[in-house]
Amino acid sequence: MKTFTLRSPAIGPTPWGSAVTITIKDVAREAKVSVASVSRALNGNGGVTAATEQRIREVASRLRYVPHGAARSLITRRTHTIGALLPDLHGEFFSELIRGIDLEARSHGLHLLVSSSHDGAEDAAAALRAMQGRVDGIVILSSPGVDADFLEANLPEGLPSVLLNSDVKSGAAAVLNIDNFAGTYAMVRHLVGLGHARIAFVSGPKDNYDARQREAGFRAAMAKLAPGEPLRIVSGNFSESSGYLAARELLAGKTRPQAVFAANDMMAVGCLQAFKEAGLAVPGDIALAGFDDIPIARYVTPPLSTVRVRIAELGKNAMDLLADLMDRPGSSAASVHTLGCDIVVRDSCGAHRGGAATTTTTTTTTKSRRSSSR
Amino acid sequence: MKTFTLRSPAIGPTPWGSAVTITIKDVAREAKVSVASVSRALNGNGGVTAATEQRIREVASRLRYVPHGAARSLITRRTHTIGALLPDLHGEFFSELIRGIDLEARSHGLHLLVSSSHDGAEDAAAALRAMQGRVDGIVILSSPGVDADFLEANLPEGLPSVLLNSDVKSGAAAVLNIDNFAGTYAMVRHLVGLGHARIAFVSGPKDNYDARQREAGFRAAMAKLAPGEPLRIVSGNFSESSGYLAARELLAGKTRPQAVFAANDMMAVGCLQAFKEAGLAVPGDIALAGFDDIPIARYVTPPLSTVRVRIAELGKNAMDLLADLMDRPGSSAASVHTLGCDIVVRDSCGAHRGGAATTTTTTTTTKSRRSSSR
DNA sequence: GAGCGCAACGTAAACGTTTTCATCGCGGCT
DNA sequence: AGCCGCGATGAAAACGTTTACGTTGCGCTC
Repeated sequence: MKTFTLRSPAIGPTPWGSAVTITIKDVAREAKVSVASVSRALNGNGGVTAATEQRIREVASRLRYVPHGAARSLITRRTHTIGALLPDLHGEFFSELIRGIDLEARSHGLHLLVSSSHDGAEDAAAALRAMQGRVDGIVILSSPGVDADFLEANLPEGLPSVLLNSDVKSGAAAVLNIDNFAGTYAMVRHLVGLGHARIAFVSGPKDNYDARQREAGFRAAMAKLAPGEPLRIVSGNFSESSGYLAARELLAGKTRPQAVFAANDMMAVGCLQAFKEAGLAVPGDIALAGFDDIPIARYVTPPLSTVRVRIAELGKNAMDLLADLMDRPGSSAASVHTLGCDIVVRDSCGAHRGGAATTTTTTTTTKSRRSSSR
Repeated sequence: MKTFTLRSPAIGPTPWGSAVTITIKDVAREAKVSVASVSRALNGNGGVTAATEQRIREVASRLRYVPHGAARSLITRRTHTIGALLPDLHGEFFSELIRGIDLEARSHGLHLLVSSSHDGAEDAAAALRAMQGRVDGIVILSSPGVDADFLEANLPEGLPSVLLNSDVKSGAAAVLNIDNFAGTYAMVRHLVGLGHARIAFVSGPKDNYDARQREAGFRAAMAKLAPGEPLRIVSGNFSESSGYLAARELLAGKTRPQAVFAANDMMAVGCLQAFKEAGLAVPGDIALAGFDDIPIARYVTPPLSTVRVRIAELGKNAMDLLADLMDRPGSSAASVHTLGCDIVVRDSCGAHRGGAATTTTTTTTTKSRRSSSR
């Protein structure tokens, strides 16, 4: 048995069935105006007396009228929804990013359609197709499969889009990146400043944009700040175990590095484990640093020095960028933005200064090459 | 000036402008059939020859036709979208839940509209209103503000809904809970089995359903498994610092507990810190256990024994439940389901058995009280 | 061979909005 | 006094689908 609730949008008590959906017509009839006036009043488009607007609003809220989104979208060509396309990633990054996007989207009056956990380009393409027409704009976190060609082929033409962590320079989308380069550079500077010039680097997967940028930053920093030192780079894949293996490989070398800089925190944690097993004290015998500032970083012993990326802020900025694009239809989206990161000094790098210190090393920069058409 | 685009989906190679939207009419014209046939063919509703269907499909994909979702929703009354309403929570729980829901939703051919980071009932109500008509069903993770009254007032009538972690027994929604009770019970059993009968409990916030259930489980377990012991319960609020404070309070008491069981992992981490400062060895001097199995749990020293809840699976089950409800329109949704959890034995509880052992203690149970109408 | 049933297909209504255009009334100007 | 302009309002078209219903043609049965 359905539970009945009387709802009576007509004059007098009109007890009709339960799941009535009240339309703009009901409001119009009740307020003794035309549907056009109701639309105008509720959308605040003017062209209606303050008195009637008041009356209409009153009736609308009394009837609990809520406009039918689909009908509105049909004519308006706007869904008031943005999409987020994310690869298959777990944990903090995912949640913080969504959080940042969602919060900002809501403040723009937009909804968030999430499609996550995509595996390959095939999967992502399908998701993109499925979003076709359901969103006014889209934020794409790039992953191995999705590159310039992919976007060329799958991005619906004219759909405002923001690319996160990508090196594609497509004119079709704005790009927002973490300043991996500067972050790595700053950390190397810090380590060198501490007296550790013989720094080894554990790199991430080659098909990952962040990983490539971080390695580039490391190379540049070493060339500049520790010119004499031979480069010692061993490759990992961002996983804890690959970090562990990398550390073992480093320890097996003839000269032990003074510091190890892992391209992400999980690998640093793996290194830590390997050092512990080898009986090395961190940072006494060997210093260690990571990248990302995942929550775990502060709980390992010793707490891990790392480079923090403010993920929620990344999401927020992406959303702002997207909103910007959506307001400016027809204009080319091409622009590249960068979000700086902070280095977080804890114990693992050997700079004991009481508590942890945070230094903002890079700031948000924008290299806009916006070319307006029309 | 609006950008003009010529619309000419005529025969032959048609190099048209960029942002044309092709409708079902274009496909119909090109395939020399009526729009009705196109609709039938593409939706596989039959009533159309295999040959023409083939032709229509061919044309449709050649023109890259993708049906206008809003238009379809308008007439169909279906959005093929479900909503997820989540409070303001960070981290792993959030991402894993979304992940579980999204994955399963996609396999049902559904999209996922996320609205997260709600602060109070007011906020959540607004979000719920905003979702009105944009979703075919909704998953709600309950939080302090949202209780039976809230749902009564704000849940759109007849909208299939699944409530997560809630004790409301509204007939309007199915409920899916983590088996906190059994999880806590099992952990107490484990601790007692290890010889720690004098167990103290650090409880969570009183307005949190999980926290209440966990405390209830603890009380029940102690009553049954360590009948003589006086109950020692100090209250926390799920935060690390509250755990730290609770541990200090416990250590200040006259008799030191043999084990401390915190209602969540973050508080356990706080306890660990307090113990460390007090010079107590874990688990030598005092055993420790948590709840949730957050990633950090395995990285603190000693690694934390805890109760694992399979969050992604929770999301998946919620989605399945919802899909079920959506298939059965008009039927009462009332049913209560429970997802079991595993206890994860690491070092902090003093059961050194080499690696970590995982024991599934409770299984998924369903207490359905479904009453079908019509 | 006429009637009948059925499958294939087309026509048009309907969904709930927004928006253009027309209508109306009214005050101010010439 | 007539006209013009303008603000408030209503009528109706349009958006792109799905679907109920009508029409056609064809094969079958009597």
